[in-house]
Amino acid sequence: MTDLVYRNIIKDLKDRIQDNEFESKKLPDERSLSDSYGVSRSSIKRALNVLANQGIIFKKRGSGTFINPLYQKNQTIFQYEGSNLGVTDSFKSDGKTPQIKLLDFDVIPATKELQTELFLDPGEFVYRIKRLRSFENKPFMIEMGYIPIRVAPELNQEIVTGSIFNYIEDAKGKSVTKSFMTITANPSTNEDQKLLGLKPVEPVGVMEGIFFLDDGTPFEVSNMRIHYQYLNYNTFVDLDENQ
Amino acid sequence: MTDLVYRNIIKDLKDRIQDNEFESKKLPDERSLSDSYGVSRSSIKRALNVLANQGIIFKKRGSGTFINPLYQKNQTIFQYEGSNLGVTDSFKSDGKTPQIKLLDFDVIPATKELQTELFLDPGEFVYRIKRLRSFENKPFMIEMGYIPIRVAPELNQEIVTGSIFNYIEDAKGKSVTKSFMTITANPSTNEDQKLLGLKPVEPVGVMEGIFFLDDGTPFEVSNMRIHYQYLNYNTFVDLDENQ
DNA sequence: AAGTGGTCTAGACCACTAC
DNA sequence: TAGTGGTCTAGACCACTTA
Repeated sequence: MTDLVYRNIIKDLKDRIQDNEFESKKLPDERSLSDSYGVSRSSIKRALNVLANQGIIFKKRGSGTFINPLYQKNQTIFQYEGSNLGVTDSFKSDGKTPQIKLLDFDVIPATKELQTELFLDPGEFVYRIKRLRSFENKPFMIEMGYIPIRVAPELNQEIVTGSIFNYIEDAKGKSVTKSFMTITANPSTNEDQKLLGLKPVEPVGVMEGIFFLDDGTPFEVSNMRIHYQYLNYNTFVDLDENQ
Repeated sequence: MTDLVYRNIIKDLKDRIQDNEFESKKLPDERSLSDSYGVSRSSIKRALNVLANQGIIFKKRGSGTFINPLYQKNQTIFQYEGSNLGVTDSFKSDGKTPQIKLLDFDVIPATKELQTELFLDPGEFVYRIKRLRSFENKPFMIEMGYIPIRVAPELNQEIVTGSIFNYIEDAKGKSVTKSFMTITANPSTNEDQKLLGLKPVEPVGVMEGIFFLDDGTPFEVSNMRIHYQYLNYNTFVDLDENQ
């Protein structure tokens, strides 16, 4: 349990919403919450903003703060999978961990494009890691990752056969919390068809992403070719940049 | 120009970053910015948080605030198209507006699924709007939209042949600012191939979304089948819910 | 007019980084 | 030790909604 005020309030309010404590679908007003939790109104606002950004509540000036009816009614709609960065973690929530088969592992000079994306100097080297991910023995993703040797010189075959993100968190105390991703669809190549068990007419989804450490260092560029039946990217967009 | 302090600071800092004013890639510290703008440190923090959420800067406690090198180096990487909700607006930024061909327009009883997604009572009706979107005379998207007659009873053929989102904004003063979207890839159907000019082996990207008005009312459920060469969904994910 | 969320201030104290 | 961002408070005033 963290000792941050606003995080505790987020957690508590989520629980109370789950438990259907607010039958009217309306939360107490901010000043009341401030009193009952014994914290400032600013801290309440901060917690409510996080919940609003997650699509759990919405606020209406002059009226109050309301629970998004869809959040309780159809929880599956709000799984918010866009908030899972790593592949391993996205699936582990089902209780099972995906398998990894290492197809290729070597070191190459960074291309111009990689230099730009990973903020490298000319002449720097990167690990090139090609992996096949399976889930319950069904291959679903071919993943080509590029990691600068500078940010993780100690990588070896054993490490890259597991979750690299988890290794970084455990071994170096840094975590991967940000990513920039592009999603497209493409006809499958011969290799896709062979490795993922696709028919020629069946496509792949392609996700390309740059992953950042929490200190902003670009950590990995990844190209993922995904069996079309397994690509399901969910995302919640809120244009209000008001926080 | 808005008169909100933090929005003006966001805008100004963005301009200054664009103009390469901070050559060191480091912004002044928050207390200095507070002095030079003549506003409180809280307002500075708020502005910086928005910029950080957009991936433009990153903050490092104890060290300072830095410009994300990728933001200046490769602007195209940061187009952040995930922040454009409507199809019309996503393309209008190129100076041209996409064309719309109305394929179908009628009223049907809401299915069970639509009842759930649009928070409707049994027996309610929805508009069913099927449209083909083109850009520079090339069709790129088949769009099937469902809008409850309750939230926009006055829709007619003329309105739905244009941008529905823009109509809602202009006519009703409400805006569509939130959406929940799912992205998948699929083999193309015969109809896809015919309408979008695809070969049988070429796929479509499928985006399904629920769009909300700013007051939280679910406004539209939309199913978009997109020519694979035109689907390019960019998104920035930040797991820190700290704002 | 009363209630509610939004914006903004001034300042205290903490946690981490760099020297 | 000095500097920097993070958290939190108490309170003022504004804007919108509802009655």
